[in-house]
Amino acid sequence: MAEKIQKPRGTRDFYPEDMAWRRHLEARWRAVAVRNGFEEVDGPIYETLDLYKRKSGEGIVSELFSFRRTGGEVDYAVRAEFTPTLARMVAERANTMPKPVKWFAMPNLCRAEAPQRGRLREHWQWNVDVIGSDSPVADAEVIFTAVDLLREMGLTSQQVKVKVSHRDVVRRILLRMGVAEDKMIDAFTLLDRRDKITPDDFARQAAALGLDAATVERFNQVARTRLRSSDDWSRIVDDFGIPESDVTQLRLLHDQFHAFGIAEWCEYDLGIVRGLAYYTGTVFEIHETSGAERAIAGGGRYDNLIESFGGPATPAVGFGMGDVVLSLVLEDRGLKPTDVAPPADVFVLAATADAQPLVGPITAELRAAGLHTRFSYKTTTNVGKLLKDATNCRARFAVILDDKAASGTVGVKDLASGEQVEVARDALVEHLRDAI
RNA sequence: GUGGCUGUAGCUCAGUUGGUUAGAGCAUCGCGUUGUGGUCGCGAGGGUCGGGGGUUCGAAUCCCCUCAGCCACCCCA
Repeated sequence: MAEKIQKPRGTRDFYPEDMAWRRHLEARWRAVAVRNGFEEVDGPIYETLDLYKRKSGEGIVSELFSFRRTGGEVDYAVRAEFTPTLARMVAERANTMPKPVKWFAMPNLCRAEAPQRGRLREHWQWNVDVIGSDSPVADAEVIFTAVDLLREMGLTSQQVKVKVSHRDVVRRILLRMGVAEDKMIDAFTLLDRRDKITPDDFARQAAALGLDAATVERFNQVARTRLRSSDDWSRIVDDFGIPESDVTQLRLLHDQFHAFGIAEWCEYDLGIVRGLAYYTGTVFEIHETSGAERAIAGGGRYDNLIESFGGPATPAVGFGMGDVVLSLVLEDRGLKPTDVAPPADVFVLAATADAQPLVGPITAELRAAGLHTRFSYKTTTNVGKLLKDATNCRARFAVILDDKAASGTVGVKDLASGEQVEVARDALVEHLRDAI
């Protein structure tokens, strides 16, 4: 007997029920993106390794599945994120497209990290980007699109929150506290890790940024500043003693959230900075409020990235939402449907042995008419068992063939209501089309 | 990549201090009954006990290695 080979670590097989769910989710992603005015794009599942090095430096390489073709001289890597591909595509056509460009994609992405709950080595990610506008309207529109999807899936503003910050606003606050410009990246990293290290370590590392004891405490205050969107955002101005002009960008964002009607889904959290170095302005993460799962989505503004890929200076903002965490959250909340496979329209069955030869021809006729039609391979004429099979494939109607079929009529049973009528076989297709 | 926990049928789990041929419920499939989604009866398939090696007369059980999952770290697309 041949040795069994396991699937690669951290990957998934999609059996029919899993595949049905994936297709269902993808259909929702696509429908929401389209109604928000985005167009679908995709790129290759691998790129040259240089593309990823250019954006993230050598550090990213250890997380990539990279390879070289046998006998080849070029290093490639399976895509671990879509943004570099997007930037490359935009750079190539930047001058020929009306701005802003609004694109979405649903790529599968791979990364070579230790898998655990909510983090696998391959996942599908919904990417939504507005390219070519520096307006806060664009920031708000992509966040609106994310919220639109969450709402579509049945989640509420009580269950999930968009945590929003703005790197430039945080930078200004930290500058006034005395953090040197060349320590800003370190300061962001520390903000990002605020909840993962002890208060002592936090204070020690904050001090290492050149802050005195009193300022370290205020730095900590920044890290933990959270405002409900309904609160007065200008509290930040008072708390940190900074001029109102320093928070202008956050305030403009705040106005747009109200304009888009998503203010109740949003809250401000200055500790959110996102790990990626290329974010320049707005940054946000979407979390469920129970804290049980990882971030559902993350994104922000990356105004310098397109240019770094050889395109013209082009502002952009977008986010990625993975299928893994979203599915877990929906499951946690009892919002993940289990019956999303395509239901049958009709189930054809024979109640008598004499009628069995008619199952094939009638099935073929219905299928040719475009109806999703099923029948049983079982030889039984036990109507009860066959109706159970019909129910299992969620058929809307059962066509029941018995002795009357010889005289030209068949039974059509509505499986939801239980009502059954006799229909002339000649009129069967028309009858079912009208009913469905 | 590092450390900890876990691994028996598709699912949920039994399995005595190491002792015959590893069990149950549910699910699946088949047969029968009542002929319209139900009920009941009978039966079957399905496990090299995650994999490999070792100790032993004998291993699901003890030891080592390995793989996978989960948790934490790292990282966060």
